[in-house]
Amino acid sequence: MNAETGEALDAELACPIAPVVDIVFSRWTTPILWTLHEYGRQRFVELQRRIATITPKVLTQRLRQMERDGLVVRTYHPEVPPRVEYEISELGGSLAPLFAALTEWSAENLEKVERARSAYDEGEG
Amino acid sequence: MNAETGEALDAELACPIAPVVDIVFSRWTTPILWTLHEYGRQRFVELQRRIATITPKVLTQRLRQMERDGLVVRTYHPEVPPRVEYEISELGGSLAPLFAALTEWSAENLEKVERARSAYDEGEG
DNA sequence: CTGTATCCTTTGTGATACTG
DNA sequence: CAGTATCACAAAGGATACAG
Repeated sequence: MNAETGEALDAELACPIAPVVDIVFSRWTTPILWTLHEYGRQRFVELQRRIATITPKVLTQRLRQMERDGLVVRTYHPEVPPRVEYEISELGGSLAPLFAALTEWSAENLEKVERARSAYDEGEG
Repeated sequence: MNAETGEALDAELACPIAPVVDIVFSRWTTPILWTLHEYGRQRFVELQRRIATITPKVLTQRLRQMERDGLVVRTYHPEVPPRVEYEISELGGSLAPLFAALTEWSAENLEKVERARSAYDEGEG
């Protein structure tokens, strides 16, 4: 947010859910949350394997952000070699109904979007 | 999606709602949908004024994408000067319960995120 | 294993000016 | 009014290599 320009404020005025969208639907956050939800508490390398196209750099960045936002919990085990586990926090878990609603909307309407696109593109050509 | 690398496929496997997130929660789409929902059918310049920080270029880009996805309807009135009106489609309107759920989650949990951030940043300093 | 560091490319976005 | 065209820039993301 910028106090000079008030950009974030403007975005919030135009759309009250803008802050939540920033937190929950940033790129890579939903795949990470989903994977943690599907497979439970797991290590860094497991996440990396399951989200095949993510790089360690980006995975670290997103996990840090989500940890800071209180959505995931990071547990460091000081062993050799080091072991780190990630899991969904209670706050993160409270998003489950939301994700379920998104899944349902997707099941009912994703195909309509596809058809709309085809129709639109046909009108173009 | 890239057939060679299968990147989109990977993202979908890791997270079934990835396609919906792309469609609905791209940048600027929620403010635009929200404004259309709040003020109803309106002209290009009205949208531009209500979402103060958006530029005409970006507004056009987003509106075109949402029109192609079937979320909004564009009506062109061939007058002088030209008049164009945008409104939410039936498909776009079907997102309303989702947005309501997001609003509710925000009301209940946004503050928790703020507190988690403060706690995290304190531990850093 | 769990990341960091570096470099590089791409994408998104903004500023500005202009057209029918 | 409703955009389009062009330039420019910053940030996000990917590739790769390396460290504790």
